[in-house]
Amino acid sequence: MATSSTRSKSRPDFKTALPGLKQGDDIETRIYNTVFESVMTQRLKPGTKLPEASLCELFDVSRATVRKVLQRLAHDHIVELRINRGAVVAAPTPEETRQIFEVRRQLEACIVRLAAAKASKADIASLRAQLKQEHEAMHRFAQPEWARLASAFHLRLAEVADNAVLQQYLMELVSRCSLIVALYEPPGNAACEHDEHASVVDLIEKGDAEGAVALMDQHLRTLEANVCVEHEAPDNSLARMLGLN
Amino acid sequence: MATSSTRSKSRPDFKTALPGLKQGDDIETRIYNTVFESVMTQRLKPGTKLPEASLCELFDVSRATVRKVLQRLAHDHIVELRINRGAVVAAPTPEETRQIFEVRRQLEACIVRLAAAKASKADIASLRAQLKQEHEAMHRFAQPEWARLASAFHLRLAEVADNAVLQQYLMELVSRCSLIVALYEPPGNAACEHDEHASVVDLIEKGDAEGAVALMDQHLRTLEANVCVEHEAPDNSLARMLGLN
DNA sequence: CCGTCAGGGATTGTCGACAATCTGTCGCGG
DNA sequence: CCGCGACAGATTGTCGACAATCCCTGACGG
Repeated sequence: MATSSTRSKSRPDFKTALPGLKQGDDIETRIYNTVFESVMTQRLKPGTKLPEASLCELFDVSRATVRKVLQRLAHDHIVELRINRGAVVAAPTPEETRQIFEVRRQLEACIVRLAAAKASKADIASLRAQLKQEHEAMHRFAQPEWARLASAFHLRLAEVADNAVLQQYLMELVSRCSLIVALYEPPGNAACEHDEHASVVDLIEKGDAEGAVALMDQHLRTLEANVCVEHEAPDNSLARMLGLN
Repeated sequence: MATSSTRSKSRPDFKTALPGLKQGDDIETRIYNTVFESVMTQRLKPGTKLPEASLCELFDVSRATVRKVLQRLAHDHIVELRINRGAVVAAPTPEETRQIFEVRRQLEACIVRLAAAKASKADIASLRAQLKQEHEAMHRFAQPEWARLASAFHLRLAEVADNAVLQQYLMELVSRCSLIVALYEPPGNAACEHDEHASVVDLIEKGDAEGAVALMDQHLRTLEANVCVEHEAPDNSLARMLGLN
């Protein structure tokens, strides 16, 4: 039987979703980024299986390398890794979504307080530069491109807070939030309002830390509310709701 | 050639530090826990090299398995994994220590607030049970045993906060703090004052969330201060201070 | 005598192959 | 006609071996 033909017909689902294969970094990072961006841009939908063998021939590496990358992705909650059953693109449940956003709100509140306490003039200027870049990108690029830039502001703010551990945690949370937003937001809906970002910087500059905290909190609640309107939609989450993940 | 005899003579440094080899869980978890506990009980000192081959013959598994465990340990910042140079037990710098404790204070403050808001009578009772167990263990067991129980209270509190993501982050931070405490605390110094734990529960029960937050914050600052008094001590951190990790 | 550089040994990164497990299909019996 | 059990294909977990890299030692030249 011509298994290859049937395979290429029965599952073009994720192979066609992996683009570019940009080169420059080491192979591991390249695979990681490719899968990551494919998930973020919704080319890879939640629940999609990621067989090791296919990734091997796609990137021309051994399974050992692929497995290492899949472990990193699983660590960052981009994919789910079930023993003896392979890796699938993560599909956060509504409850997980709630928890992730809750933690992110709490953490960003801490970040804003620390940033407000430590921010120098150079930091403020750096944030403003980030805002400008973000503003320009909004008009120039498509959704995936400026979605990354919008979250870059949050990461930049964590950088100002001057705490690498906090920064890393926020990076993880931003990734998971972006994943959720990408999953539950079919059209090119607005991810982050740049106006609110600008206001946060203004408040930090004025020294109104708690005001900035409150605004950031509301900013994130708005983001969460936008993804909550459409939930329950994807068919494969049905099995999940039956309790047998 | 009798490589085993020469090897066991030239480096008893970390092999003799790995005890028990308790069985029951899968092999991966067993290796992870053994190394983890050995680090926590200071049998494995920071900077100690962990060659893959040695771990292989110790646990009678292939290098693939060992590598997977080492990656998990590196992910949790228990060991440091440098490319082409192997794994060594992590040795947090003073600056890292400061950042880790800072994040933990912030996160535990969030946890206390959430726990205070969500705590039911059953939760309070559960925390009290934890306290009692901790109190008993203090008189019965040695340092490593009740050090784990003391941190168990913090984890229990995170459980009450009812947020798995937050709980996981706290677990990581508690591990890293325990690592630091183990590294920079030669004698059996007090890790967690159980009285303060009890007071935190009391304040939560009374509904005084901010009071509990303040107490917890002070509790953690005390813990950090205890490890800060003796720093710079270990000889191998000298090489680190010269810039060539 | 000290700094530099080449060689040997050891350790890690990568790869291909085998064994174990799971998924989907087919046949049988009720 | 439907449910149950066995078989085949596919996929993952584990292992041993080879190649690449690094560290340490020792010799050479200044």
